Amino acid sequence: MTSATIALPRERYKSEVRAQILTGARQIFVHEGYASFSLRKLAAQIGYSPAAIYKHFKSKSEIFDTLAEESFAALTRASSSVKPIDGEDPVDRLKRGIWAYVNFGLDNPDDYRFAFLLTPPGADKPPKPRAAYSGLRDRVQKCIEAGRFASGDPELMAQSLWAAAHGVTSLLVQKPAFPWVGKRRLITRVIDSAVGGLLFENQ
Amino acid sequence: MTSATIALPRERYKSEVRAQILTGARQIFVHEGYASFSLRKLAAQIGYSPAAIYKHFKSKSEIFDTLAEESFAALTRASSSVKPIDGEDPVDRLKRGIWAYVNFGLDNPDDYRFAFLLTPPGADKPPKPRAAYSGLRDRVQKCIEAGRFASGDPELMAQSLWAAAHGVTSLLVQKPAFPWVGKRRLITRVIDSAVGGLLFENQ
DNA sequence: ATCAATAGTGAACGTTGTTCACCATGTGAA
DNA sequence: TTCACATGGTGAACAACGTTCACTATTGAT
Repeated sequence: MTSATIALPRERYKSEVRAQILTGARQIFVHEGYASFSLRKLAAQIGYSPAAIYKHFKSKSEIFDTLAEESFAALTRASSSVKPIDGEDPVDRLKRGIWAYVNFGLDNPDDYRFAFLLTPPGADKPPKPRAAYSGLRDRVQKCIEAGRFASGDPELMAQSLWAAAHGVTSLLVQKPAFPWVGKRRLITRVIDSAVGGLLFENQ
Repeated sequence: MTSATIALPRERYKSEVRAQILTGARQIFVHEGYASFSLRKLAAQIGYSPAAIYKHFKSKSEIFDTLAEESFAALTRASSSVKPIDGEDPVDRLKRGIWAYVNFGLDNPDDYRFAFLLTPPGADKPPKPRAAYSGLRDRVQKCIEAGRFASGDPELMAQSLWAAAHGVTSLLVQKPAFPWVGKRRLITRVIDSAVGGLLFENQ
């Protein structure tokens, strides 16, 4: 143990190194890109030998999966943390949540890629339960209760909204060079359609 | 040249080896997964030395990009090749095209991943011009002309439809283990909303 | 018959993820 | 205090990777 810090309880020390590894990894991903990430670079950056990392993670892809989970969590947090305005139309509130989701993706493309676009082995990752987008479903429920949405399966509605939001976001993140018609216009159009299709008036 | 074939014109021979490489690569990707693909495995499979491949492609990622383009082309072909039924409502025709797109993605998940989900370096790939989804835009145009869609920018409409279609498809392809509410129902919901939002009646 | 082009080769390079035997320290029991 | 143990650290090694190199052998035009 080469650490100069004194008397740091073992357990706490370990979790700090773990955190170092994760933040170091994220840094490399962000400014060097996914392709040029390597365990050895990571080890160098945080000042340990490559082998040391294996005392904290059992493989490169475990680091990777951890980052993906964190990113996924950050994403859903971003969208579910939009504060309700008093007396706000539940549909508007729902839309603002979706906007927050999309904006988070555009502002943090690396996180978005982590969360969705990179599933290194063909493995079916543990399907994070519906808790993942429970906020979305709750807000959909509110719209139904307020009579703004036609009655029906809120689960289905929430998933369809998620699909639409994910669609724009991932296209914009993944193909930034494409001649998009204008980000804001496009996002607005997609969200309006996806939400509009659930409105009571449109049966 | 170890080939036993006789008198195959040079040029033609070369393009055949090139094809061998590509189909070999696809095979490995499909039944061994992206992660475990390697040039050496590919070389072994097609019976050449690893170095030989470099006479046909200048790098691994060039092979990769070629496959991605092929997949992208196959995808757009699948969606634009739905035959029009005589006297069919242009909106129905549009929907069938989108369905074909989504179905192609679900039936050929590897192609879909190639086309969208894997951009190995951070490079902005050459943005295939709007020709990519020109079929989609044309059909949108038809809906406008028929007075079924509100007048507006067909480019915007086409892109919003693409975003929605891509959203469902990529989620279903990428997270098959997630407790989806039912593929057909979900796809129907997404397409109906995305198209419905463009209808004249819904302004 | 000759000769330039070029599809093929094997060997080597540097780098990767991962494992191994080993070392050094902090912790808990004696 | 002493001792054993668990454990976070190390460097060296492994096999496999993408890529390059000097080279060979065949093709096809002159």
